[in-house]
Amino acid sequence: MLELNHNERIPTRREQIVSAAARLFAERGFHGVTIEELGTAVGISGPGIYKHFASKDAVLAEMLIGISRHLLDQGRYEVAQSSSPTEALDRLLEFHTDFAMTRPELIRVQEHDLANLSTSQAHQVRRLQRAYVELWVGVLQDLAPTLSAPEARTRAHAAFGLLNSTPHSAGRNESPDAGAVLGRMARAALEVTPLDH
Amino acid sequence: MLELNHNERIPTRREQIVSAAARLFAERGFHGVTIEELGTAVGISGPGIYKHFASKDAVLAEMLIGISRHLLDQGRYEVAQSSSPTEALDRLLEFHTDFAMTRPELIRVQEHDLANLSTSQAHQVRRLQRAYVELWVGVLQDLAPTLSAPEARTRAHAAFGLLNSTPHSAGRNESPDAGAVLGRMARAALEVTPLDH
DNA sequence: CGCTTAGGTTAGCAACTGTTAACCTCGATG
DNA sequence: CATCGAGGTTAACAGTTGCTAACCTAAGCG
Repeated sequence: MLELNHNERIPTRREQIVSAAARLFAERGFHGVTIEELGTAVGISGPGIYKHFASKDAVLAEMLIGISRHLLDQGRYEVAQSSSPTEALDRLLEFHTDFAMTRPELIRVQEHDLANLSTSQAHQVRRLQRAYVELWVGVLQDLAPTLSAPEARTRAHAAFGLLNSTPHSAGRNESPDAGAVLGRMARAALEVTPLDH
Repeated sequence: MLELNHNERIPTRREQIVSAAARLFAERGFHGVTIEELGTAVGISGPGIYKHFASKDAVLAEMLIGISRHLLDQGRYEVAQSSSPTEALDRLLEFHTDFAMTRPELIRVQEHDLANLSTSQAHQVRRLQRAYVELWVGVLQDLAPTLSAPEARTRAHAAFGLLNSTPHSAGRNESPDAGAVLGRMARAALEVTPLDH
């Protein structure tokens, strides 16, 4: 489970480490951050990390699996709470937009450092990600029955790319309502009529 | 200038190195690739790289500066060849889509490894990138005069995110006409009516 | 009160990696 | 034809980094 620090519950050391690692990995990449820096970032020094994680890779694994599991779980919940495909897409869009705008570091790390996972862990993350994509594909096909599954997949990925663009455009001279703008753009992009192949 | 290997001209060693580095950096990140691997990838071994580049960072610098300069130059050319804002946007969309679909490794590296450049080189790349964004911003504002510059910027970044989504969705079960789909989606997303702030 | 143990500390090793040095070779060239 | 430089080779070094070992300490607890 992903700890989003919602409640004012004081986070465990493990959680602090993952959180700091997300910020650092997003800035400099997995290999660009040393265990020493990671320790310092949470107020302990260097090898103290190994009291909480078996290895540096284990920190990354926990983070990436946590992110993709959170997206899938919450995405499923949003769809389940909906009473129509239109509402389902609305909720998915709002949820994903909110996540991307709230935790851009997590988006960056997931886009970036999947390659630094062991093959079995990478496989696990990819399975979760694929399930999340298929969740969107299902909703898109409910909404437009003539839409082929491959095109729906391309569309879902395109929507993620669009919504996940905030981490890249970290600059200050951007729209204050970026979230609303992105939501409207994504909806318009997804509502384009299908190609007939 | 970026060598896109258009003509059947046999590429320089330098060009081979940058090209191989693009592929490797895209897969494993800058720090995830050793000089030894890079040498092997072009058929020479290890430190032979230093006959062509002063350092590992220099390879990355040449690549990233080349990419962003190419985007800016060609983007300007496309706009200059256009006789209307509509045509300008069309040409920009097609050019960018084509680039993203043809050279996904370059997209990945530019998104990923800008942080591994020296500050002055990073500054240079960012300046070129900003100019490219402003090129799009100008076209978008010509097309919709009520559009504020910040919102136009957000839109341009969103369009890039959408068009650049192919490198992330490398999977095989995607639309065969992905380029056309992405182009249509981007156009629809950009044509959404502006928010009034 | 004494024992355990979770969670720190520092010292240090072993492996890796960017870079340099010293040397070789061979095609072009004056 | 002698020379020279471009482009390659291998050996080796110095710095870094993930991780382990050995040790400390204080809070919880039977």
